[in-house]
Amino acid sequence: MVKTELSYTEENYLKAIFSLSRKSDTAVSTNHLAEKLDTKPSSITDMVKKLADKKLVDYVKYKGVLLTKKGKLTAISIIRNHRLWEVFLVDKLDFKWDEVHDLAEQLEHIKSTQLIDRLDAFLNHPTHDPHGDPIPDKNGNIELRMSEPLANAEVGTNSIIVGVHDSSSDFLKFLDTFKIKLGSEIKVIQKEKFDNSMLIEIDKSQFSISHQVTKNLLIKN
Amino acid sequence: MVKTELSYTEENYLKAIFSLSRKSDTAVSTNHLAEKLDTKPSSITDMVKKLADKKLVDYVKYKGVLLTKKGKLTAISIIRNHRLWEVFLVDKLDFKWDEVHDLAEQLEHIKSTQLIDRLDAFLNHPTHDPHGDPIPDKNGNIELRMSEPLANAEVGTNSIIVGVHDSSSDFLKFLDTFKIKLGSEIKVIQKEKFDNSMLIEIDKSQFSISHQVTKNLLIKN
DNA sequence: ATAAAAATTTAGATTAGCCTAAATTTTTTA
DNA sequence: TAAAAAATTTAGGCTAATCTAAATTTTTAT
Ligand SMILES: [Mn+2]
Ligand SMILES: [Mn+2]
Ligand SMILES: [Mn+2]
Ligand SMILES: [Mn+2]
Repeated sequence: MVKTELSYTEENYLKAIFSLSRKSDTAVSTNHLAEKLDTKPSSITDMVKKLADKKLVDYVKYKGVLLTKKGKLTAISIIRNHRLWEVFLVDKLDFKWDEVHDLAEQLEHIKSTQLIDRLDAFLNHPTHDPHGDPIPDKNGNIELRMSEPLANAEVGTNSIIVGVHDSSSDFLKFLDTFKIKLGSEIKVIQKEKFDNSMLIEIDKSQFSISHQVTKNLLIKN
Repeated sequence: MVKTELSYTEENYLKAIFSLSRKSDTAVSTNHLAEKLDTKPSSITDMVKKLADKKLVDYVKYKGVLLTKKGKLTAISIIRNHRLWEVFLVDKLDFKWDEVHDLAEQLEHIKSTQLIDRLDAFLNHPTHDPHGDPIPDKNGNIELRMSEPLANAEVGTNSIIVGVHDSSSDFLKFLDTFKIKLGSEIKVIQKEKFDNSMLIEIDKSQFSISHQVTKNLLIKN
């Protein structure tokens, strides 16, 4: 049995590969990863070789990288940690939803499955994090989200806000000022052809939001 | 303003220096630190020079090392983190008191004063950790413990168990099996000359404990 | 007060993770 | 389909934190 503990850096690489391969469903390119991880492509090449040695990724020179089953499970487990800690920070320590991501980036790397299981129980087995992202279960199963961007909704539709695509602090604070939050019922009153902005109604008040916003708000129903 | 963020390693060195200088109140020796941190003396020399450059310790070649005011405050703040996390793990996540130290070793390095302040509030500003050690306040003040080893107590004395000197898992589990816990009232019935063992009474039951144990149990009153 | 022993520091390597610059491969474009 | 452009890898270095072995200083014991 080889020592199996990963460094924070290795874990962050796995998460990045997971997230990028999710979107495109093809091998992840070196440049793409370099941008995501804010490093240089040559650094990516080095690390990806190391991860391949550890059987966490399949790597073909010049062709990109994909997670193995083992690598995928590891990535998902870190995402589980991340999202559970975010729930803890918001539900128990009263942080705002725009304040927790960076802290969770640190906390996700704490090594102890017992800790995470107990945290999960303490939080009453939450299914979604404060931004509406699904929390994987301890076996690595993730709900595949049935949500879609508000931008796709037709005029007249009534739906529930279930998540955000962009969880930058700026966007989240913007939503706060307009009292737009997860669980709110939202109705599309009108769509503007020329700029794709929408007139919407939430809690009986109507206002207009830009395409930028409607693309990043996820709804269900 | 220089970048001030310390590595986990640097933080652990500061904690170790703090802990060793506490006991002896003199400059801490290289060998002593090497033993405490489970590294080689030459590694200590290297790191101590770096900490001196950062004004965290005063270091005189061949003479040992002492924390500066800045280094001391940093060490105390990490100890505060450590002990608050231990309280969280025991009080909220139902860990046993012998299970939390290693996890707290990881959690103590999470960087965010806001997180610690909120954790402190969430836990209702605890004054002591699960092993009876005082939790420093956010300004770096630590209660100086008025406790003493049970070994010093006279026959006939009634006192309260307030802490442990040794918080190894083995010792803590031993105490559990004898239902010896913080807050228990303990009476010294008899002291044996030849091996310094004690006959004591807790919760109306009497039993004998070795000198090894009485040295590591801290009492007050 | 020396010599021997112990403690400490210095010198020179190693590993992880990163970088720049140069070389190589793949993709695009004309 | 052959340049040209873009992407990727390789080569060679750097820093943090560690190590071993050798040199130096301090302490202890004769
Ligand atoms: Mn997040
Ligand atoms: Mn991370
Ligand atoms: Mn502890
Ligand atoms: Mn630590």
